[in-house]
Amino acid sequence: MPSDDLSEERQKQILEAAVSQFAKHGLHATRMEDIARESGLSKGALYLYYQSKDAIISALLRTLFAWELRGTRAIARSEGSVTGRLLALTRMFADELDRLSVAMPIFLEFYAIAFRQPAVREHLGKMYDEYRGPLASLIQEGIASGEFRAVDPDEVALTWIALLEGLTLLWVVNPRGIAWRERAEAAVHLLLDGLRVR
Amino acid sequence: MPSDDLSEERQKQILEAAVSQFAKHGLHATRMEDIARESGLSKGALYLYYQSKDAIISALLRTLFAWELRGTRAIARSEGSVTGRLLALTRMFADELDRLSVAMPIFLEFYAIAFRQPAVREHLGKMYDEYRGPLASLIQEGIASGEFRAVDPDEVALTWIALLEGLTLLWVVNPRGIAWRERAEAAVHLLLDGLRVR
Amino acid sequence: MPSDDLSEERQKQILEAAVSQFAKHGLHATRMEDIARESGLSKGALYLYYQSKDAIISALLRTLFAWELRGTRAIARSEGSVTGRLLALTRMFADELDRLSVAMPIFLEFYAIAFRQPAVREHLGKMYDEYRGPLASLIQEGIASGEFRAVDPDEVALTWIALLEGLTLLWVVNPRGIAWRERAEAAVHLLLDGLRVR
Amino acid sequence: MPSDDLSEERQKQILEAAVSQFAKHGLHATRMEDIARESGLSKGALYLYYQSKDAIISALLRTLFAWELRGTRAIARSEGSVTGRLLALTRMFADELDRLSVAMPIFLEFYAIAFRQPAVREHLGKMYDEYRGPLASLIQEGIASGEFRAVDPDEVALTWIALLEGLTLLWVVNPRGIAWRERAEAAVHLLLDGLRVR
DNA sequence: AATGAATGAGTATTCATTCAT
DNA sequence: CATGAATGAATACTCATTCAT
Repeated sequence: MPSDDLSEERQKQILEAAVSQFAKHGLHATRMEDIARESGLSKGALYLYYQSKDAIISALLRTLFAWELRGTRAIARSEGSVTGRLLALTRMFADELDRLSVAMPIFLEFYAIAFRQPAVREHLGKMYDEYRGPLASLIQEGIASGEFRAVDPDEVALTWIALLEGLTLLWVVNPRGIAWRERAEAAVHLLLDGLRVR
Repeated sequence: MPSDDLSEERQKQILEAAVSQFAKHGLHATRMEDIARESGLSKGALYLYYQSKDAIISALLRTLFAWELRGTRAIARSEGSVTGRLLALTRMFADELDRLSVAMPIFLEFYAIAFRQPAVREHLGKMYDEYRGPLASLIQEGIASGEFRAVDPDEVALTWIALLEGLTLLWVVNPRGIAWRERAEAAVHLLLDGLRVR
Repeated sequence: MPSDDLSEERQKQILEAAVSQFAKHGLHATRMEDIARESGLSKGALYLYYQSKDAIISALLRTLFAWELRGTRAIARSEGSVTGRLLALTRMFADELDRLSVAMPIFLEFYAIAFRQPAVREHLGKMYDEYRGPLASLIQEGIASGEFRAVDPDEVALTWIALLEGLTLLWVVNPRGIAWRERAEAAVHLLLDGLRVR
Repeated sequence: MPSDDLSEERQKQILEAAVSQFAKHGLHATRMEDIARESGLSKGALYLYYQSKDAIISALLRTLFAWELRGTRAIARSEGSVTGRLLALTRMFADELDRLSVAMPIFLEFYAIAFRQPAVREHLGKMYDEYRGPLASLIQEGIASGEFRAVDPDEVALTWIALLEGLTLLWVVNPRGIAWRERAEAAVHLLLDGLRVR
């Protein structure tokens, strides 16, 4: 087994090639050969760093969802009005989408896998909980400060996440027709309007 | 070539078997053999009614989304307050989900395919438009009747759809943790609160 | 899975092709493709009748050793002097060798496998016991009739088997140098000389 | 190219590792990696001392059978009754077996190879001749001294070798069931009984 | 001399599709 | 119309061998 430094570099190299190829052809239709070519390595080298194609998919599953999480907490904990911070989160989500847009079909296949494999489902479930927790706290903060009316913070957090995820789903079907950034901001404004104290 | 009546029956028979198997094992992992066994037909018979596995998938794509659409217009056009009708729609959506829940991973795989295949994407895009149109009209009606404040009806329709689709996505990841029906109603109420005239 | 009649025929067809190829190239160097070509079937057909290459090897293991056993009991139970029957058995063994000579290297590989795999070892061990039992009875009969002196029948049976097996091993190394039939008969005579009452 | 002294040491080191691994996993299933690990060398180093895996197998073939031969002549030429010397040889054979028992499956694979490769067969054939020669002389001596009756010395030598080789084969299949040393001695006694003058 | 990362030819196995019956 | 035995293209994975360091 190769040294740690090289290993890490190669794994990253392979994962990047895998994202690109999986996104283009799908999890199944992508051949190890495709990943090898894209990564600039040989087919054999892939197996020096990952035990199997499934291992690559698993690693990708973890990496991809970890990427998405970055920043959520930072913004949730930052200064300013809760409304402002929710909008900042929305914009951050938009930035992530720009960066991960190519990987979107991979996410969808992962969700399909999650539905069938309890282990994967568990994993994704936890990721969402990690979103939802800080988000609910943020809403709670808004209620405490008098910015929002007395709602169930957890309920709202779920709604917020569902809204953005759903919008992303619609964007996948019609990327040109839906200007995600603007639509998301508008939708979140609509939601915030319902939260505001009258 | 089989007669039309029998043909139609057999095609339905095959499609139902396909849904069940695709849902359980995924589009790719499902073998023609599986569909044959489930449908009670022989492997060869499958090819009498569909040219290929892809043809079955295509037919399913059309059928599945057509199923989902039933009822949307009926409710949109019915009597009562717009708010009431939106809630009725939400409940109808919940009923659909109950019926189609097993097929959920298939939808996800279809979305992934849509991202890659313009023809499929087009098809799905149109389906959503058919939701969105009547929905936007409904919102418009609500504004006209003074029930809602002056918002962009199309924007709200999109938000509503995104909300429910997103919630469905979260449900896929955590079917037991998320009571779709209750959560959806709560989320829609939140949205309606933001629409109401103050 | 194909019907029983056809299945049996195909399995035999495959096994015969496998013997021929395994003998020629060895267990490992023989490719499924080789067996397919030799049997006149396609590569895929092989898998209709056997789960894997290993399954073919296992089936062969059982078949090959079963072939070798046929007749042993019949002769052991027949009429005549014990000495005569032991010589008849030796000749039968020689006939078997003629028939199975091509498969000899396969036997050797099987023995090597047996040494490492308890299950295979067990199987072969039982086969030998099935030889040894009737043989020991035969010797016992010879002692009872006064033909042989009082020896341990089981010991002698083992010696007899070892003698013929060992001769076969030497024949494998030098098939032209060793006229198995004559050598075996001479060797058995030597052994019988030691058993005779003085 | 390594210096001669080191080279010889390394080659021995590699060969010992190879015996151990080949015996455990078989000629084919043993990977160069296994031999490298077992020998404490690197995979690359193996190729400094042997051209290929086949070269290691060839070297082993020569070494292993050479080991087995040691002592045969010495005992054959020593003092004492011929019967006593034959029994001593049997015991020496037993000692060898103890030492080489782990390598037994390798021998079997070598025999299988011998059947297919004339060069290997030739080599093994000569080894056996080197046993058989001194052994036949020994028998001849016994006849001359009046210990044995007038038999074909060569025939008896072959029988003796076959007996011990055959017993070894049976031991491979059932190492615990067959106490080689005792069984061999008994079998040889049986044979000697047939040789003795009446 | 020695290393071990990299290579890529080689192979068992699967499964959509065909077609003789 | 229906069957299911047969086909063979396609692909993940292994491992002997090489070679830059």
